[in-house]
Amino acid sequence: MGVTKSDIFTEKQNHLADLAKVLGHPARIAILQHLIKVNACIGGDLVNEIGLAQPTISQHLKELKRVGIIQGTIEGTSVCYCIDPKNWAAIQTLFKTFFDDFKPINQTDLCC
Amino acid sequence: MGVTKSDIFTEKQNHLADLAKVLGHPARIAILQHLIKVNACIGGDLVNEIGLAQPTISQHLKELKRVGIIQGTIEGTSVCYCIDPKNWAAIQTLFKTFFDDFKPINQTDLCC
DNA sequence: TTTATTTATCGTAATATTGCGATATAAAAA
DNA sequence: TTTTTATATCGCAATATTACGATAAATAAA
Repeated sequence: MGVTKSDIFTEKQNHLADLAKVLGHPARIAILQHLIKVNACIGGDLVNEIGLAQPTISQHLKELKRVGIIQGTIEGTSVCYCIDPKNWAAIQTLFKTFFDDFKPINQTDLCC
Repeated sequence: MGVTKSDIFTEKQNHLADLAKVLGHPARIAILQHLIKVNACIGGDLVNEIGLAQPTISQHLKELKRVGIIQGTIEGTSVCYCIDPKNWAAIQTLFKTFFDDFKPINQTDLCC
């Protein structure tokens, strides 16, 4: 059906999956990495940097804003985008906690 | 078009996005968390645990195996699944490196 | 006021994902 | 050998995602 059965999972599972899904596109990774590199820039700079059409970049920026990993402030006719430091740290912690949960045991083969 | 233009991004960007995309579904998060909890189990256990049909779970397991985050070993008529410790650590490092790349500067508002 | 600049939204086409019933496959058990 | 058990694959329907041209909206510049 193409529709995820989110009701059978916990809030935390759905949230982490949602965040991962937003990171699951190279254009959005590239946008975040460029924002990290230059601290902040306007949307048009990202269009030039990434090499996708303006509506496409706008759509990706919307997704990144939706989960709060970036913020945009209106500067006259353009919008200045940057990482949201607080939310970045929170998301980083969520992923860290997820990965740290696995502690490999001293065994050649875990599987059965 | 629904087709990602992966040729305009770097190998690393595509790889990280691919990994994030695989983590971007709550069923796959739930599968990984259950494997962490019980160390190893057969596919049927995951079908009972997660609450999706067997073919659906099989498909999710295939994706997780594709990126190497889990491994499956045949045990008679069933397959025993577990986290792949080495690849888990490698993927964990990739995400850590990505998140650590952002160092917030001492400023109330980063944006322009 | 008119024009340029910048971003967001709409509409649409192409492709991908999700989920599952039916069925194939393969090994164990009877 | 037949049956049972467990998993994978096929095929399909429903929905989601990606990309972009056209256009709207809103402010700045001329």
